[in-house]
Amino acid sequence: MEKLETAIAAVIKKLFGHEAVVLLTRPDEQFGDYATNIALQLARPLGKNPREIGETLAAELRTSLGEQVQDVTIAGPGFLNITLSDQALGAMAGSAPAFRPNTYENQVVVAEYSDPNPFKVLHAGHLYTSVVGDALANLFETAGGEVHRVNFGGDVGLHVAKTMWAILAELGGEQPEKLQAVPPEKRSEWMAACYVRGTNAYEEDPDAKAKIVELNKRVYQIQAAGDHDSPLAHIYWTCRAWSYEYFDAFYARIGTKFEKYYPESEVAGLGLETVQAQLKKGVYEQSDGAVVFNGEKYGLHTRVFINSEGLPTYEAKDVGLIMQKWRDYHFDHSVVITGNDIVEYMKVVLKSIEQFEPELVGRTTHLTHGQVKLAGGVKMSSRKGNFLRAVDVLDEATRANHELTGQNNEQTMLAAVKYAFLRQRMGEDIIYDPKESVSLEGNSGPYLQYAHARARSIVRKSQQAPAPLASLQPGERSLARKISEYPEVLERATTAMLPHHICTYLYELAQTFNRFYEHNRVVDDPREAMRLQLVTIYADTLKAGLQVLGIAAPDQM
RNA sequence: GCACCCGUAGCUCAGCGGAUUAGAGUACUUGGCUUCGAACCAAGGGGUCGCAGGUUCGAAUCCUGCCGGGUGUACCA
Repeated sequence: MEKLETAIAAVIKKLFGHEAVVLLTRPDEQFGDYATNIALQLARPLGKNPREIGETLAAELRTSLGEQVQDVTIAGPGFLNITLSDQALGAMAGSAPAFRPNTYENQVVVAEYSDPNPFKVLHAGHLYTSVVGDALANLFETAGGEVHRVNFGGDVGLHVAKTMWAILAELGGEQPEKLQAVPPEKRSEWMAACYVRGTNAYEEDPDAKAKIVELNKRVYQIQAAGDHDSPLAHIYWTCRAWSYEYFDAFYARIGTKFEKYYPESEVAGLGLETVQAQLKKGVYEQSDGAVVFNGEKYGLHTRVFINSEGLPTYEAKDVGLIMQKWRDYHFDHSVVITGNDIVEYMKVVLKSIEQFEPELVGRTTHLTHGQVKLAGGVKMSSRKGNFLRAVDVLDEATRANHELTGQNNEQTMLAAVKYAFLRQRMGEDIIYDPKESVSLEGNSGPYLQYAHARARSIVRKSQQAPAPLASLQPGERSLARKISEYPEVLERATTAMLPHHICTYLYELAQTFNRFYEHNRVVDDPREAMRLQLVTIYADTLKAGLQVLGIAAPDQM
């Protein structure tokens, strides 16, 4: 495609002596394989009728592009529609499945996503952000990047103290040995229940609130002193470990894996140090007893990094996290994937770091997605009881899958859930309707898996050796044409960091195949060998695309 | 108040490097399995692209204003 674009630009230069940037698009199939409105754009600078320019250009292109082009036509006000020769199209389609962009070749990329807090439950939002983050990390990896997946979470703080308070109440005091009474498979549930109990107590019971505040300080001390021996420390470390086990199990189930967790406790110190050091250099300033960054100077808002008690706020911890990642990886790109509720917050944090580590910030991208909301715009709230856990979404999809097929296919269930989240453009809120959001038919993950399994089934049945694509019939040509678009789509999704482009494309690809399937026999057809090749590269392309999305493409389902 | 994001079929969403007749899915109404997997395919109805201006030969797409919704906005995370 780029070759064609430069070839056309060269022809324009030769014919009209004008430097032009030619952009080819993929028009409706009826118009051709590529289209450009360059003649329309040239009309003004050249002072000519666009159709006239188009005619001249088309005539020249027909001869100069030679064998690879079958036809160049003019339509409407002056669109140039280009149809490739079957050979050229076939060659493009053949190389499509193995295509990899080189955007991140030889580059170190750190992808941080998911970011759940220990001592709490994973909710639907974590599922969404994990799925999207994983797909983005795959995208960087596919484009040649050396990708490091990392995860950040608060293993200290008020939420921990709330849970710890309830844990102590459950255990009847600081008695770590009683933790053994909690069966391993119930641990995460038990802790989640403790968090709810602690949160309620914090709000309703002043006495409990005081104890939780006290407990919060003690947990900080355990961390600061490296205490692993006291009964309370024993309970804390054990339950903290349970949380990470629970996270790991969940990530394993949805098929993503982190090479490193950055617990808040491990970066808070560096954050505090950094902010204090930069306070002396005037990046941060004192204000009402707190240390703040005056974002107003940069059109942002002011935020507190160290509160008046001298404790680091989330801002300082984020400084620590960002600095620690920088030390650990010295990355070419750092991508942080979070919800869009913290965009302004992150701008302030990054702007402050930019004052002393401009290179780091220049290599950092904060990507945001929307929130997962319940149908009808209902906000999720644990207290109102309309809270959706990550497993609830998975369970619901499992149920729907079972209802439709009578089977419990984990791969299909995950395909449904992941695709439902990925197919939407990142950035806007996701409306989750427990009843029908995760669809298994139509534009859905299972549709793609089915369209893949069907193709593999054909390939299994054929005895012939595949033959190269040539002199294509309409149905064959449509499929080859669609396959040939894959590299462009992957490239676009990578540079824009928008995985949904792949979803849109794969659905169209599968749809094109299903139409082909409806009207064209493969096995025992005179054109079997060539069609076999077509079906194979189609299935390979679909599989490659699904792989980038983190969706399995089983040969049978 | 200010800042950022968003308003496209009943519902959920693509399209927004401006352009050839606004597209899917779902739901609804129909038709198609003695032939490679019907989680499929085909047909139909359904849209003043929030509103009003502007730029342009041409705007869902770019600019401005307004209306509506969301989020953020100093010691929470």
